[in-house]
Parts: sequence; C-alpha cells; structure tokens
Amino acid sequence: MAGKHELHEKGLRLTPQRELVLSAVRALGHATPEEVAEKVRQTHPGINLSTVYRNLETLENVGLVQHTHLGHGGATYHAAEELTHLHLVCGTCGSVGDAPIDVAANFVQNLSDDYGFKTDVTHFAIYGTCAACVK
Amino acid sequence: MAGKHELHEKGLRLTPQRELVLSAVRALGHATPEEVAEKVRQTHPGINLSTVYRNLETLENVGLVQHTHLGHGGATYHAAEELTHLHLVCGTCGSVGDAPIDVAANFVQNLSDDYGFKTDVTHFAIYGTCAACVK
DNA sequence: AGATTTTTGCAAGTTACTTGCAACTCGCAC
DNA sequence: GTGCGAGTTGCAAGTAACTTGCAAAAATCT
Repeated sequence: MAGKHELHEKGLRLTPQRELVLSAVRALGHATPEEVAEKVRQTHPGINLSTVYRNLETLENVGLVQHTHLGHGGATYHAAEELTHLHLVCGTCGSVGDAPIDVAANFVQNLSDDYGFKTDVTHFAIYGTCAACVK
Repeated sequence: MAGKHELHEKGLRLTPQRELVLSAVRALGHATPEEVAEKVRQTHPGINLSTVYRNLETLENVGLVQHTHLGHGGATYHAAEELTHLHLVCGTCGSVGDAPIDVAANFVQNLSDDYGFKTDVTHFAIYGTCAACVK
C-alpha cells in the first residue's frame, strides 16, 4: 500500500520510542539530547536516556536528523529538513539566531577555490556577539 | 628595572607551573589541555591536571591565551599572538588546517551588515572535508 | 625575615555520554 | 494468529573530561 512509514523506508523498525524521538527533534527545531529526552517523556515517561542517544545516532545515520556543535560541549540535533540555515551563537547572552546559508556562500566558495576545502556551514555554530549585546 | 616579566605585568604571580603552561601553549600552536599537560610534564613531571586547567583559565582571563572549539567536545588553546588564522577541521580525516582570516572577511561583513552580528571567526572551527579527503 | 595572599596538589565530585547484557518486541513467515 | 530471529530497550556500570573543596606550599609585599 501507499502509506509505508518513513522509518520503514529507511530500513528501521518502528518503535514508539524511535518515533517519539524523531517527532521531538522536529517539534523542538534544535535541541540537546537532554531536551529531546524531556520532550519525549511528556508522552512516554519511562524512556531511558541511552535510548534517546542511540536513536539520535540511528536517525542521523539514515539522514533524518543531523547534529551541530553549538559553542561548547554538547551537540544539538535538528531535523534534516530544516538544515537550510546556519546558527549564530552569541557568546554574551547565549542566544542562538539563524541566518540563511546564502550569507556564507561567498565564504564557502573562497575556501573551496583557494584551499580545496568543502565546508559544511550548517554543522557548526558561528560564534560572536549578537546585535542586542553589541549595544 | 626594565625587565619585568610579562606575567607580572598582568598582575599574576610567576610560578614555574604557570610559566610552563604558557610556553607549552606557545610551543604547541594549538593543543588540548591534555596535550598541554603532557608537554609541561617533560620539564615538570609532577604537575597536576587541574593546575593546567586553572592556569589556562587564568591566562585566558588576562588575554595571553585563547580557546577555540574544534568540532566536538574539547577546547583547544592558542597563544593570543597567533590568533590570526581560522581552523579548517576535516570531518573525514580529523586534520586541522589553517587559513588566514581574510577569506572570511566578506562573510563577517555580511553578517554584520545584515544581522548586526559581530562574528569572531577564530573562536570556532570551520567544519567540512579537506582537499585530500575530497578526492 | 615575617606576614599575607595566591597557587598547587590531591581527592572527591559532576556532567555528559557510552557500553554490556538480559529481557522484550517488531516484522516477516508460516 | 502463532512463532521465530534480529533489532531495540532499560538498567546499571563504566568512561572521559573537567570542576571543586581544602590544607599545605610558595610567591610577593614590607
């Protein structure tokens, strides 16, 4: 039939935990594993943290989610569909802003032309000071 | 007298450990706290890891060293004098390359003009795939 | 030299994950 | 619908990378 679940199409088993992790990532936009776990617990309180970590990893392997390093320590996860922006992290107030990848197009091109380096600008945060904190 | 030590000028006490941490950072170019500790142990075997961490923090506060986030987890430290390049981290082979900040000048300008965001490009790594791994 | 204050070393604590393993459950087969 | 086997889950223990509390030791100040 037509409506085969997207997780099945990736060759994954459909478990409630897995599905909830994926929808939590989509609902949150970007979130740490801890935040994902908290969101999932709203509908499935018993979920174990290691299950969240393992599912994030699994979902990343099949390309449904992706992670980014914001500033320090923890990774944050995104739904793959939304990877059309880069992250502006403010070192002063800690806020995370977005900007379209276009603003980096020229920069990426420079690195490619001059160094042969293929940049993935969505994979890391751009660190600096946001407009509000500059004032 | 003329020759006051640079650490004194910053209002810090001059201890062998502190001096060695600073020179290790300078000698290594960029290194994790763990690597700094290892280097320091060549001349001062008994140094404690927490002393290294505390000195890196102290030296950063007075502006003699600075840290950068390369990819995931750990920070790496640099001497402040060398902060004239950005870091190209290859996700495939893990190598860290350098590029002058000029290549990002346009990008930084875009973010400043369009978003009022003042970017510090030396504070984080640029993630992607290096020329060797692209092949 | 003596007092004062910073720094060090050590041990224990924390945070953020990772891993081993037995029990469970999903999806296909019958 | 029942059964089977591989993929998953929960739990507990383990690891890595720092951080913190404190008393002893060392560096300036006078």
